[in-house]
Amino acid sequence: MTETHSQDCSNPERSDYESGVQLEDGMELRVWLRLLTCTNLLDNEVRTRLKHTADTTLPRFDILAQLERHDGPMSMGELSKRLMVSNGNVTGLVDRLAGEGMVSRTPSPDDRRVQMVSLTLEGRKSFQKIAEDHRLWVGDMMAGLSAEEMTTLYVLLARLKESIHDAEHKNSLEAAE
Amino acid sequence: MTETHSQDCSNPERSDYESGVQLEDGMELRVWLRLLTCTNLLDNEVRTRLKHTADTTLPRFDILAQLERHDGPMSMGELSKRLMVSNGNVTGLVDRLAGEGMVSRTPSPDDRRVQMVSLTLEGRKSFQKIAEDHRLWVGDMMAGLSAEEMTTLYVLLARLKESIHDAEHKNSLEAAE
DNA sequence: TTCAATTGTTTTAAGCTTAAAACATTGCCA
DNA sequence: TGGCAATGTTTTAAGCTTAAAACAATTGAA
Repeated sequence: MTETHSQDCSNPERSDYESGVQLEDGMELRVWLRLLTCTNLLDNEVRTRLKHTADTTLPRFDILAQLERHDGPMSMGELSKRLMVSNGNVTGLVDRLAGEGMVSRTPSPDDRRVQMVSLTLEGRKSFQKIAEDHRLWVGDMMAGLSAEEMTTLYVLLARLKESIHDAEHKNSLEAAE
Repeated sequence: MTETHSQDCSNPERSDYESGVQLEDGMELRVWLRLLTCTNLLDNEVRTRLKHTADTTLPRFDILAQLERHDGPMSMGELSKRLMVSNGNVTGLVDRLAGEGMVSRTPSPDDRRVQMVSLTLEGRKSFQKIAEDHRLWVGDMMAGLSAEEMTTLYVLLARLKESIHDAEHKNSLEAAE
């Protein structure tokens, strides 16, 4: 599923799953591995830049993005639903962001079980700066494709998404028998 | 970067990064989010099935794949290079696989620093069964695309990969100034 | 009203991952 | 030969992630 590229770990030159492709591998596997390679290249690059330019991580950035988007404070559970990660995960991330002064936690006045999270002023400023950079990075990395190619890719990925959903659905029907 | 889909965590129905797309988001960001969505859908599905059908994980499967592909024992360092993960990571994974009886570790006769890892008979049998399943799963999930669509997607992803590499290269030149 | 089910959050245990430090060995060269 | 740099591996500390257990508070029905 991979192959030699001989780099040490301080060099973020990894994630090419394609180099291990075998002759007998079918087209589906090849497309899958190439998809994985592209996603990992982009993802690693974004994470690395996030770390170097803003000393933060993608999950933390995602929380800030969610809070910025939402008007006013959000509960832990709502954050967890929107980010589609577990509750416990959000607890830890918000702990760290609060430690950094990016968000603040206050108990809800309505329901003593719920914790409301909101962006601090610093958190908002920090997010806006990072979001702008993020947009530029992604733009840069896709600069090699024409508008038409981007559109075609966008459409094909929609088809793929559909196909995966269908397969999942078919699979759960089988499992139910 | 995400949006409500309201599911609890026992239900692996997550990873649609697209639902948080904003009107002002550019095409690049949209393509990136859709790419991420597709990859996560597939990746999560594979991991879930791996867990349910074989009680194992993707990183462990990758180690077995590497060993199967390579003829004869492999050193820890070689595994780490081929899988493009850190040395320490491989140490832990091999520990667990050895505990499960899938691989065995022996000190190299040539160099007392190096540990040679090889598939046990059980490891080989187990891998072959899982690899077959894996191929079927991926085939299933891509079944909705025609051969032509698959080819176009394959080509466009190659262009994207190229574009990302170019951007990385340009970036390191800038950093060097 | 009481208490049992539900809901919101945190904690815990386990695994993956990295970078950096620590160790062990090898190899080379002065 | 002695010692130092390079190489191979493991350990450690930190963070992300999940599922499941534990807690806390609310709600609704008998």
